[in-house]
Amino acid sequence: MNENSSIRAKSGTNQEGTSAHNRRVMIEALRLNGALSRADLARATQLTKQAVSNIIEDLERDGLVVALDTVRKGRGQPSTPYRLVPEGAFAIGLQIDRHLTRAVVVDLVGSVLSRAEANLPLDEPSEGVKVILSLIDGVRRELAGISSQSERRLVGLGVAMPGPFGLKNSDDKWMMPAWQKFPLLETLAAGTGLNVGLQNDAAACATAERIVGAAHGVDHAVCLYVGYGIAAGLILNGELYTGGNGNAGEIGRALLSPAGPGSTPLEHRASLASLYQHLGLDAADEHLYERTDALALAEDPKVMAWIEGAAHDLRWSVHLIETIFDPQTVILTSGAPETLARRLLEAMQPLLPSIADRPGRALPRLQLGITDPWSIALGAAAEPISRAFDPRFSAILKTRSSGL
Amino acid sequence: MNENSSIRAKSGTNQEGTSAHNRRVMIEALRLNGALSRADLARATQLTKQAVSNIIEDLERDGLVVALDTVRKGRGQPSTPYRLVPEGAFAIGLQIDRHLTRAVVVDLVGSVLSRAEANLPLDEPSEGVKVILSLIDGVRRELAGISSQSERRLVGLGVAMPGPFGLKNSDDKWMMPAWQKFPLLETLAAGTGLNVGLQNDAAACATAERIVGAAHGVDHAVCLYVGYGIAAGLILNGELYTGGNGNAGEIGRALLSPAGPGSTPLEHRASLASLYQHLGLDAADEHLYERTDALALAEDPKVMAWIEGAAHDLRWSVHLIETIFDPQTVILTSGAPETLARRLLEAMQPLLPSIADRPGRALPRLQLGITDPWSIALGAAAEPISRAFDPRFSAILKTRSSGL
DNA sequence: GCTATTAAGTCAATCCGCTTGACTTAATTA
DNA sequence: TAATTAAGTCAAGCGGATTGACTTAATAGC
Repeated sequence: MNENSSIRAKSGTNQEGTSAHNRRVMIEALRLNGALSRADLARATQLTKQAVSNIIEDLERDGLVVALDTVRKGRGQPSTPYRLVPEGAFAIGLQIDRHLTRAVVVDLVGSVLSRAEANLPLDEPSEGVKVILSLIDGVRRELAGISSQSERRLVGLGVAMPGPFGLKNSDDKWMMPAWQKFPLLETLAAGTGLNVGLQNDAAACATAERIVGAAHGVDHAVCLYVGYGIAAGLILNGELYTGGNGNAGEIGRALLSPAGPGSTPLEHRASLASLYQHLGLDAADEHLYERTDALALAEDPKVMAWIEGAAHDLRWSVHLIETIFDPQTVILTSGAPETLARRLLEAMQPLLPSIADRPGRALPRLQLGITDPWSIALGAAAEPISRAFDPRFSAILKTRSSGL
Repeated sequence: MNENSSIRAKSGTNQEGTSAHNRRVMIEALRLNGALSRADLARATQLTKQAVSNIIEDLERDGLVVALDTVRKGRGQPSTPYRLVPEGAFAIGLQIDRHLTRAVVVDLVGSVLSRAEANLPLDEPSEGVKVILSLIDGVRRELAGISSQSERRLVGLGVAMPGPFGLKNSDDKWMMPAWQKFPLLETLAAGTGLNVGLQNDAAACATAERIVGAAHGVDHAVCLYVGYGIAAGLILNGELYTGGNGNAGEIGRALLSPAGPGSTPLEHRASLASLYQHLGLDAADEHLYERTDALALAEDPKVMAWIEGAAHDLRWSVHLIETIFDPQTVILTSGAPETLARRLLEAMQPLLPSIADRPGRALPRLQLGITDPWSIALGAAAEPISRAFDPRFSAILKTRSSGL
């Protein structure tokens, strides 16, 4: 810990890194293509048949892939396709959102195996953590009933919370200031014995879209999440981008005009918080979701007016996102009922002209993502799975052993 | 080329990939830290002393690094620091900008060894290419006079042009429609025998800042380039981000209000084109740079008025960039004279509040970058160097041999 | 001034994981 | 039935990082 620690350099790699990468590449290929033979994998990954055979053998022994029936397709020896074994790995996802917390267990392919939710005290994290830990304990026990190897195959705990993180103290109680200060990750790591990772809720949404939704296999996508606040989850070069301090995509506080500090932030116009305020609903109301759904279904004039206003600004947000990121698609997701989200999407049409408005697009400029309110918990759970099994630069590097 | 070609998968890797990565890591470490001993490198890269020794020996034999005098620092055997050899590699950079083209030669550490410029016919690429090829030939011959091994050590040709690329046909002759259609890269590759890469001018600016400027060693930076148009070069996770279609950061056409198609794009207010129009100057004027410089120095009221307006919108652009990317710093660069750029930077203060406005920042929120008009050509030249020597995910993967 | 200690760097053997090329197996085509 | 084609295995080889003992050369402490 002397002057040497100031040397800045990337980590090197070795055969272990090579092997780890190749295993991940196999898993991703199977995830994206369903089932592939060893020969298919060899062609797709540029590796030799023999290398693939060895790796597949390993993965099969580890219970991550399994052979299907051989298939004959023309001349030559029939091939043996392999597919992922869903119960090869599990992860727990936790959504913490003001008055509410949800926990889910997902498997290697992103199926939800167990779910639970509970109320949360907004201002008392030390109490809340007890609720959370018992929630996690519940789904974990349920998982143990499903798979005898569940504990060994549990790769981690992913947490999703509203961002942005690390701001100067906010006086807005809906920003969960008490939770921002609480050493949540450490407490959960100690309480569960699992690796714990944190994302903001838009990032979790994007992760969910990537594993089972519209961003599956898409390398450049932006996921616009209209929840209590509003934020964007960024998938760039096939990986989640979180910025220099983990707050990339937190566009809720983006000002809507150059006029300066006095002008309106996006979240005052296009967020469920703004909708609730517009409707005079209490954000702590237990039946908020149902009430909103009913109003949207009934085409309540106040709701329709809010949709018009929000769509006006969101249309422009999509324009800016397209202009800045040049993504293959933008995905609109929401914690709101599907009716409302769909109306919002429709009200955003026609989109503003932008560089994305080109002929021969493979994907729509804007599409509706998962509207299931559990999708954030799902995305939270998908993060440890992705961290453990998706090919990524950092997975190749040698790990820094001791404490930084 | 049957159904197999539709399998989507990342490429695997092998020992060659490992070795290539480790070499690049060494080079980057030396670039960022100046001079390091083998033991330093071993600690910094997590590799063993022996592995580092072998790699350094290789690099020394290849003429990329050289040993310095041993230094004694406390107990133990004195260490032998190594540094990069500037003349270990060269690259040519080419800037194509409407009436003008510039070529430079840079070495491994980003020093400019040779430069040349020429006028270009705006609408006749087939004529223009002749000018460009002779320009390249000139600097290349000059380089041959500097280094006897120049040809062997020439890693590529980087081209920078105003973007965005691949738009529907534009009728604006300043968008260089004839050049957009011309098969420039193929022609240059054939005419020079070099590997050719293309960036837009803002990306080139960012690349220049990364190799010798304010973004040196910074992993998350956005480079705002005010040239004839305006665009942003994005450095995310230590690499240039170009988006799904290579047009990320092309914010010139971003609309400044949600009002829709009728509203003003950013480049109509904050670009040198808008300045020239405001001043009634002809963009084709040969002495544009000097005239602008003189007006800025004299604090010409029209220039000051433009600065006020542009700064008003740029201040907001920085706010949006910070909100969306959460970068460590934003760098303002410009093709304009330094006086003007500096005035613009000053007029942008105070910056709008944003998530970047936090205590304990290591870097300023906004800083002035290189204002040398040659910086784009420099960035263009730095790209092949970076591609050849910087650690990156793609450098580890096995290369797809045959033509996709 | 001698010795112990510390750190840089080398040597030689080993290990790990991909590659190579020949071979086996099992299907279709002619 | 023979030729062809493709999947997959076998066994040796190879490249590059690792390991642990060793050498070298300095300082610190007695």
